[in-house]
Amino acid sequence: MLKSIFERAGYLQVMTASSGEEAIKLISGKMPDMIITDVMMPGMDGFELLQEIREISKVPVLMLTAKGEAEDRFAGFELGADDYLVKPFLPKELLLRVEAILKRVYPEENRQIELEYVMVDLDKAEVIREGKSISLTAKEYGILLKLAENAGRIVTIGALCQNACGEIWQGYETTLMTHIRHLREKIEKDPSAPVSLVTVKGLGYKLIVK
Amino acid sequence: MLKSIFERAGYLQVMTASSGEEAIKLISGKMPDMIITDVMMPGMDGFELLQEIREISKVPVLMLTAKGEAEDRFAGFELGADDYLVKPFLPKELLLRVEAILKRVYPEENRQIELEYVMVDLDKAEVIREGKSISLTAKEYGILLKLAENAGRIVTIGALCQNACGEIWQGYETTLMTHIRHLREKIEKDPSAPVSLVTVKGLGYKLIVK
DNA sequence: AGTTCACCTTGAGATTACCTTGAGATTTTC
DNA sequence: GAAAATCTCAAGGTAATCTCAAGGTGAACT
Repeated sequence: MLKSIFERAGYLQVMTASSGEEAIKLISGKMPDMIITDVMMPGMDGFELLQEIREISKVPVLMLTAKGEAEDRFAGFELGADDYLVKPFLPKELLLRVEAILKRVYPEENRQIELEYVMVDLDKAEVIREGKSISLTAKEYGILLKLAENAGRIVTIGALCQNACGEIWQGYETTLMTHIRHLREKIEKDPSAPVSLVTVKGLGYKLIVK
Repeated sequence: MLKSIFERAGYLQVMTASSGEEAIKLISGKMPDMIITDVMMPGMDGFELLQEIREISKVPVLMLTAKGEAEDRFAGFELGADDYLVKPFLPKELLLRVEAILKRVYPEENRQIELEYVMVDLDKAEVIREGKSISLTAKEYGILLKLAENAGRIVTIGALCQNACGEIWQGYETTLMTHIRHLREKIEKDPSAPVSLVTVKGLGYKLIVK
């Protein structure tokens, strides 16, 4: 039923699972932008599912509770649910809440960052340099995004690797370095003397924005 | 009533307004971190207030609606409310929702420490001294972090060494000393007469914060 | 005053973390 | 299925950082 509500509302990629275990399997393949789950389910219940999800991701989760499970709301919020909805509900209400959450979690304003020598457009994944646009590759984009989210702050090499290649990142450091190099060639005037993407020896990297 | 709920929950700065007009006046002085408003109010109602707020700020807004105003929720979300809550509600429910919103909107604060002569920014691993920033090296950062975590308390030389070089730290004391020296050169006015990173003879060191 | 002890100060060599480049592997695109 | 783009990884190089030792200082105690 949920699938049909969302597809009619224009959401293009809706996946469904008929149990918590199935859901885990599904999202370990590809993490969706948002998850909606019932609390009462056969086998693994909604809270257990939420807990497992939170161990691997911060993806927003909306929980559906039956009437009279008021206390459950607290349990859900405390485990890190983003919202809950009491059944029965109007389709429109669900859609509005989902929209609100998506807008909150993935703000789509054109995220532009001004660096010393270039502008970075995170939505288009490109660098504007002297009027010309240079596109970023997937890995470069991922790394730059992570740095931009923590603009000014130090981001550890571990965090960047994890962001680029997943949980097991030991041994990836050397590759990360070359991505950093390529990024610098795109955003710095002199890539060997960086002023925007600065290295903090022994700690990590940081992005200096104007 | 809301004010007392929040103050008892540990929120230190709670402002109240008895009408929409008063609220506008209040926030144009100092924008709060979050706003909670009723929908039904004499004079300007909650939606009008929300609209005016959105013209000047993206501050998160939680709306309180009376039962039976189900349709109002939609209006609120569409205008950019961050959440709503149906009256009557439990104080705990309100607190959980507010906490959820605040955590979403203000993910983390900057860990800054004010010392006698300088500010220390732990996220950037740098010292701000007379407007200029001096960066810390990895070891210096590690030591200062440990001291900052125990600000005001004595930290033994053993604890600091362990933090810097691992379990087997015997014989490292002399090296620690030079790191301390370098730190003092960055954070003290006169490194030879320290007032922020003080040595406690025979016991260890301690960081005096303002 | 002299001795001791704990900590300070400085410089120079050793180390390590990071840089740079190129070339092969992999993925994407047409 | 071939070409192009992108990713990965290794080898050699460099400079900032770390380490350590030698000499110094001042307080406490005899």
